[in-house]
Amino acid sequence: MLKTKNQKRIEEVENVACHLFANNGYHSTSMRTIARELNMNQATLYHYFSSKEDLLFKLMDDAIENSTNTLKRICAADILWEDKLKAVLNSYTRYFAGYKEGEILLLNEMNSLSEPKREILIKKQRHFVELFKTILNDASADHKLEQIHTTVAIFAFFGMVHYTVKWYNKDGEVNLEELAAMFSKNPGPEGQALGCP
Amino acid sequence: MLKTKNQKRIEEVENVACHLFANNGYHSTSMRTIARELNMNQATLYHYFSSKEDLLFKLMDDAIENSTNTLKRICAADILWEDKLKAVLNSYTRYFAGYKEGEILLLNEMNSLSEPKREILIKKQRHFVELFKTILNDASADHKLEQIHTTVAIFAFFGMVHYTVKWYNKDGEVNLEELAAMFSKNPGPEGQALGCP
DNA sequence: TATTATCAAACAAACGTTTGATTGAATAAC
DNA sequence: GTTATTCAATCAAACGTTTGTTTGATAATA
Repeated sequence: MLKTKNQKRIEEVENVACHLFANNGYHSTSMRTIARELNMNQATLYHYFSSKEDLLFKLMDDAIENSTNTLKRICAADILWEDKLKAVLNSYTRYFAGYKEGEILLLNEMNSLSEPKREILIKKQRHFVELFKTILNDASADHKLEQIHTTVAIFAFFGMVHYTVKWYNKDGEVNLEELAAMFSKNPGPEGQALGCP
Repeated sequence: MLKTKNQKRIEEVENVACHLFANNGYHSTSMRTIARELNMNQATLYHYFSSKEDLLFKLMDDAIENSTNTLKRICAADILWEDKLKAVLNSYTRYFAGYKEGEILLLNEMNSLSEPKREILIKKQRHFVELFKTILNDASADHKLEQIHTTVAIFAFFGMVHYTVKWYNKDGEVNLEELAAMFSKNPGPEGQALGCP
């Protein structure tokens, strides 16, 4: 699969734009800034992307497609739901805390998109959540998770994981494996109340 | 404590600006939009706030001061750490999920501030986290929480709570009391693995 | 009268985007 | 093998808007 020069250039633009959008925000990042970072004229950007919003959309769409495919693969695997749960919590935590900037865009910039595009991504996100729920439903059918509100459970998990981008440093004292374990491990004896990490 | 007409007007501006900033984003909300919403000329806004950024800063600063004061009161109370923990988790969850738009700004718009101001708020947020940690330290001294990484625990909780603004509907099937209970209750028997809600 | 509150109008700067021209490297014609 | 054609890639310059902000004047209030 050899990349054309065109595709390479597109990816260069995407990488730089994704980095800037994720770290400085979409509205605070101008096309001039992106072009300057690439040593390229701003007009040239419009040879590859028809608008700034199109560029953002492509980045966000790639990110959600990527996450969804990973989740699909786990759901389709022929393993126990316990292992599916463990796999998805683990992979998602690692994926996210490991700094996928596209996911940061999905988290921060949904409101920066105008209407036809935003609705498309929201639908894809809802689909992602539904996939996630199928695992918990398997668990429920196993009569082991009845007393838990699955919607709250899912979003509590997403919240914990998404927030890592605001504080977690993968080179700090807790590595990615440990973090994923903390987010997904079974709670122990009483007294470990707090946010259930 | 009678409010001058001046103070009243300032609060009107703050309420409208906070609502617009929180829901549409700081950069996407122009001074013209704020003025129009108030049936007021845009220039008049500068009679009350010296700049748009000053307006944002005041909103965010009020929010963090407010949260910190609540937390201080709980920390200073003469009760067991278990009850402190329960109180703070409960109040914070209720506070946040109940739609405090200033907190949304603290979550979303920190990068919209330029340097002297941002550092001030970041320091205050760090102070807030330190206060939170004192409770967990009391718990640790009680030899009941040793095996938990307190930093991870705190941010896991913040993550769960902050994320509620993206999905939680207080008029839905889970009310605020229940949600706060779910976020702060002791985990039960094995099998309730998942994100520990 | 002095101070506060409001306004219409304009300002310079920054924005996303378009235009029109110029290059480079292929492909086709001779 | 040279020349002509084509098309993708790039650029400087400018476009029309929108932005945050200022000015200078007017109305209201005290």
